[in-house]
Amino acid sequence: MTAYEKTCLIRGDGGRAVRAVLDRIGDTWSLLVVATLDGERLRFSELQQRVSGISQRMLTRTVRQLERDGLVSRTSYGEVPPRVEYELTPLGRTLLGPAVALAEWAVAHNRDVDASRASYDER
Amino acid sequence: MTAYEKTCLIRGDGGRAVRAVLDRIGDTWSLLVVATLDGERLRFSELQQRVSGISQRMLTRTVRQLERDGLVSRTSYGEVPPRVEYELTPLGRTLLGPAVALAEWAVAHNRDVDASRASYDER
DNA sequence: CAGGATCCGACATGATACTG
DNA sequence: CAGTATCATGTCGGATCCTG
Repeated sequence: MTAYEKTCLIRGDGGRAVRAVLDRIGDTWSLLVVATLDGERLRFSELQQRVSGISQRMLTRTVRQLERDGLVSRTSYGEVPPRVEYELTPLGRTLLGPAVALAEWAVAHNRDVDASRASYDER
Repeated sequence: MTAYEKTCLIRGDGGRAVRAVLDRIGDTWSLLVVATLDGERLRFSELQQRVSGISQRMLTRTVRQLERDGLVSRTSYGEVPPRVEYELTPLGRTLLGPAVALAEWAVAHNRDVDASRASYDER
């Protein structure tokens, strides 16, 4: 792929496509929730336990948005006490590829970035 | 790659690696600026023209952070009027791979997401 | 158990005006 | 030209309390 093709792909339509995707999964929790649901069907409380540090409010908001975007499906059983389970949709699973690519970049290069920051901040 | 390996990669260390990356490029402009600099060395004003809609202030902040993170290099020629050029560093270029993967996902699936949103919002 | 409602502080972004 | 300074606004995320 040429540089021109890449830049067109990312910047296409004024960058609207990429911005749309980042608006969806660029927040603090969405990608972590999606990754956590990979291959598993989890209840709300289980999800909260596995995504360490997420508040109840943010988990609620995150799964709502993921559900709205069609990446996660929500199943509520009409029981008392309530039981609600979440899982990835087929569409949600397709996101794992790019997400893994990003994660691989992170683990491969975060040290370089941190080093660069440190040397920049010295000045 | 198994689901377990993926989830570990993304969620590893409490998701710190992915969060770090998203903190850097998950904002509105960083990824667009990086993509715009792909294969080109541009002056501040050229960059602002090509990244449509970015304000002067946000471009300044964005390139500063990208420079600090070692993804972009800044060259200031001591002239009057000032001339400053930006280009990707080798590290910055490595980000283009994951970025393209994300962009491809976006153009491939944004319609599905929009459709899901529309049907969700009907209710 | 799975949330909804409310309040709050921090930060991201933008508009505008100014400067070396 | 390439910024900096200041002000305003909106959103993100957390803490806390309440409920069917």
